[in-house]
Amino acid sequence: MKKSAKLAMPAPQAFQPIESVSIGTQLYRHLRGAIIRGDLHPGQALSESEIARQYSTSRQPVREAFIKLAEERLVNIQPQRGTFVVKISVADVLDARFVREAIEVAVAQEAATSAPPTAIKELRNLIEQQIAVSHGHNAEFLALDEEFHRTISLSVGRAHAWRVIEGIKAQMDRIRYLSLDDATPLPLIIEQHSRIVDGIEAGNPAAAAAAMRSHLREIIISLPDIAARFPDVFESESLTGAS
Amino acid sequence: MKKSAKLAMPAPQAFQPIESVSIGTQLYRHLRGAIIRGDLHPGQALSESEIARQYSTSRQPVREAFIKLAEERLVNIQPQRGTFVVKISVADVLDARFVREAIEVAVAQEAATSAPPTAIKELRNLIEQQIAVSHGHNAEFLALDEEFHRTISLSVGRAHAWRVIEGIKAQMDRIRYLSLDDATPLPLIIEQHSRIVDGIEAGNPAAAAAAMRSHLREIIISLPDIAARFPDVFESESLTGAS
DNA sequence: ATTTATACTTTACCATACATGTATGGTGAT
DNA sequence: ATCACCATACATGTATGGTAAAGTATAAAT
Repeated sequence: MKKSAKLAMPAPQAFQPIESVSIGTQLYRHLRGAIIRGDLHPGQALSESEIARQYSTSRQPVREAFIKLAEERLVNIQPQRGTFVVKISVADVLDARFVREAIEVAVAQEAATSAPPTAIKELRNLIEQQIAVSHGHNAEFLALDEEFHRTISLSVGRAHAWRVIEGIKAQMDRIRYLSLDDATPLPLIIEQHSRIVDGIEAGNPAAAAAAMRSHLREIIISLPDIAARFPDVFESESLTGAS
Repeated sequence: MKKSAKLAMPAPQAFQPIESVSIGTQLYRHLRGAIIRGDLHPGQALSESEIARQYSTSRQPVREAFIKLAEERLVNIQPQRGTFVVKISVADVLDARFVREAIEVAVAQEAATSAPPTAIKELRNLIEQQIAVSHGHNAEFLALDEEFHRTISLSVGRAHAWRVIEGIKAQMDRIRYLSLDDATPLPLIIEQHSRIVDGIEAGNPAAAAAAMRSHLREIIISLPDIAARFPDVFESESLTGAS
């Protein structure tokens, strides 16, 4: 009886199993956001017991969250010593940016030849929303910015590409949160977004690629200033090499 | 005074803290290799308790290994159900290959302009070794192949790029282990490697990029055949879309 | 014969206890 | 004043018991 009723449901594959997220995963997401936003300062020590007390849980879920964060290079687990929020390394960020550029430029090229019209409409829509919040609401803008880039990747079915970018973006976003106000002016970023969509819509891979490339190189400009202004947030960068 | 005496010590920066690897990490590495080599079959269920018994340890380290494997998309943890070795998805592999091509082509371009001569010598050396084992020893060849690609990335300081590639390679290597014998002939691969180094050594970014690109597209050719020959190893690939 | 209901098994998840390595302040001998 | 030594506190790593949920098999009922 109930089964036959269920079979009448509209889109079975759209069903999400409610996904009762485990405590460890919830903690992971929460801490990840806190680190990216800078609520947890680079270099700060994170204690399993301490976090467990704060969230009224046991050490085990905290431990699992730490492991995931360590995989993402957001914390550094030192056995029998402690777990610390990793400081930002200028060299690392530039290296990550290089990878991101390689991937997203390739995606933009592909989008110019095979992105569906609905995706272009969605991208234009996102740009409109970005304009709407471009006066002051920088946090909201960052979310729309992320959705913009994600939409491009998913529009050509590059889910894996987006997954990689997402991890890289985390490191780069930490810097953007450091200088929310005096970074690259939002109207300029929005203009760059428009040029990217222009290239995609025109079916011009070279133009789309060039627009994406110059867009992603913005951060290189502001990075040295930021590193100089927040010295305690960055790695000493002299004798590290590997870590 | 005494400080000057301490300054006479041999090489303080060469000190490595011995890195006593935890059981969980050891298990992760072991299981990872087993999955890539195909010793653990796609779809197979992995039980925390079972693995713990096999390796004479407790369930906790096993659990941590599972979490790391899940981050790498090598196993799929289903809460309250079980953990399974993920089947290979043709679409996923093609998506991952796309990302790898984007990164490694960019790296090859960069290497053509700024790789040190020592790196080129090292690459030539690796090719010689590959020739030496190209008759039969396919497992050894795979190791040398990995070292070849890693050397290129690290020669231009792209450690982050290599880290991303390493994760992608895992998925692609699973396929190579499926058809160790009748895959692309090793001499052909070695020839492609040579062309890549030729481009780098000549300082010709376009040539290096083109050589790398065609090299990384080899797998597309053999993939359909392999997928047809090992149907139980691959995802059904019809209604998945996301997972 | 088909369906419903119930008991049972297995699983990942969480909490707790214990083991082991590390940092640190104090103490006494030199 | 300096050093070795030790006690203490705290960090992560490991072991183990308990729990809720999902799957399965058996039995009852229609």
